[in-house]
Amino acid sequence: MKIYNTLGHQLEDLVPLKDQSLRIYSCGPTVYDYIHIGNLSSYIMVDSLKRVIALNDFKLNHVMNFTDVDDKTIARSQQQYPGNDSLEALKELTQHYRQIFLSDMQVIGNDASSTTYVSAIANIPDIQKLITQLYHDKFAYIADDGIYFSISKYQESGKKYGQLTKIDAKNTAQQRIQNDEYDKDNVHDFALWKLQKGDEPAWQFDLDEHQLLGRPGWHIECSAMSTTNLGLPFDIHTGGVDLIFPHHENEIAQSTAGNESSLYAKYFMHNEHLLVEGRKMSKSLNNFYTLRDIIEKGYEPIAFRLMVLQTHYRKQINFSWDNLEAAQNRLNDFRLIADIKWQLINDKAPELNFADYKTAILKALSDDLNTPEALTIVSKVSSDIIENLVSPNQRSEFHQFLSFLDAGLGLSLSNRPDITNDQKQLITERQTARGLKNWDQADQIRQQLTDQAIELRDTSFGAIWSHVEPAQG
RNA sequence: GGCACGUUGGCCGAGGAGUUAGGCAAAAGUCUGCAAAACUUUUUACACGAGUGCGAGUCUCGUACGUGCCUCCA
Repeated sequence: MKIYNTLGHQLEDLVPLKDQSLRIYSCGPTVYDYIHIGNLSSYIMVDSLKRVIALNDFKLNHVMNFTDVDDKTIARSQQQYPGNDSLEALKELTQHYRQIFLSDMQVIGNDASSTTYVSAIANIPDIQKLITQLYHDKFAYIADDGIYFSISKYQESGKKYGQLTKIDAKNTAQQRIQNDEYDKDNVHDFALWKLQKGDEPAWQFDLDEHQLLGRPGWHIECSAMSTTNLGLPFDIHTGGVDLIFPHHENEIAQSTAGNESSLYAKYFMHNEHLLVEGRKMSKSLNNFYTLRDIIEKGYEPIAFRLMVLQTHYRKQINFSWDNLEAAQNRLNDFRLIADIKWQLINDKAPELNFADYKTAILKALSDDLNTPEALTIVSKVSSDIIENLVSPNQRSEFHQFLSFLDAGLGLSLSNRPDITNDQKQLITERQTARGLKNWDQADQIRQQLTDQAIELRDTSFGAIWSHVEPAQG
């Protein structure tokens, strides 16, 4: 299995650091609002990664964090719960959006159950421990408004700041230097701990003789939670491309300062952003969507998943309603095929080589998650099946194939139910009516089934049914 | 200004030197009790300019454009 490693900017074989087990850390959502479809695409990538890893017989341990202590969650919690204790308000707000996030994961087809979720609020002692260590090792210093990480000290220790990107003072935006009013040694130095301002939620932090009531910075949260849960170094770190700098760069620095090795995570995987009609999603452009908008327009979350999988994760996806419509249609076609597993009525159907298809799909997925290629193969199989159905001899192979597709792509094709005996009876009655050329009765029965969300099409092998999805808006 | 990734037919998108995916949409036709499906057709597209090659969407260089990052962001 190969993946593209941002560390080194090349495709690499995926080889676990130890045993056959992969430890993965994903930067999760900031839980202050509904997540948007761009966030979702990012988590679909992580989910695909986990699926492919499992299909390649690796074990895995996946940790994802909720960013629950940051400017946005604090601001929103105070706005939403004015007058409450600020920490209670923060917990209330973030808990609320955590639940919504988990439910979004589920409807989008992401397997959230195999993930360990962590959050800053619950891990303040670990975060403080790491800061204390950095401070004692002289990689951190106390300034007017908090504790900062010293990049120059890190560099003096012989380590490179900028393992993922080329960083130097020249490529710092002019604006940043002008706006930099903080008491920092170096413009790139970043906060590990921020002293309390106003009535922000704050935690007591006794660092040697200093009493530093405050809260952690964003970067240190991830550094502390990843390594306490997965150890150091761990295997794979994931996130959107926007996190490469400074977030992941800073995590590397914090986690490796003072260590012999500068290895934090062996592989970094970053997904490209989702664009809307070719432009960045933003509230001011009025092109900012959440899963709720998709559902309201009558599309299924799983169709959005298919749309995301149709594009390679390292390419920008262009979201548009037309594309989503196309994906929804393609999904409906796949489902048509899936429903055929209950009606293998053509015993002359040519043998399909499911083993070869599986091999080809797994190969595509194992090549840096080439989901578009895998879907192409699925479409090929579909067109074979639509033509001649599947021979009853291949019943179990076909069922296994559908399960395999679900394991790899998560499109829920294998768990579609059979129709009821009454419905089967109706189909038989209709066939009898058709035999007698009693078209009125035949059409009436078809209408009856249509009302029960079952669609019929007459083929040379007989009537084939399929479950119809909810009407589109 | 620095760094990075892109630019493929009506739309979306793989492919990464020779054979030329796939999906979606539209139109016409074949088939059909109706409906649907399927099939056929709608003259093979790769930003532009150079270069290397017997041969270039595919490699090199340049140009243009797009998108992102450069203190928050998936």
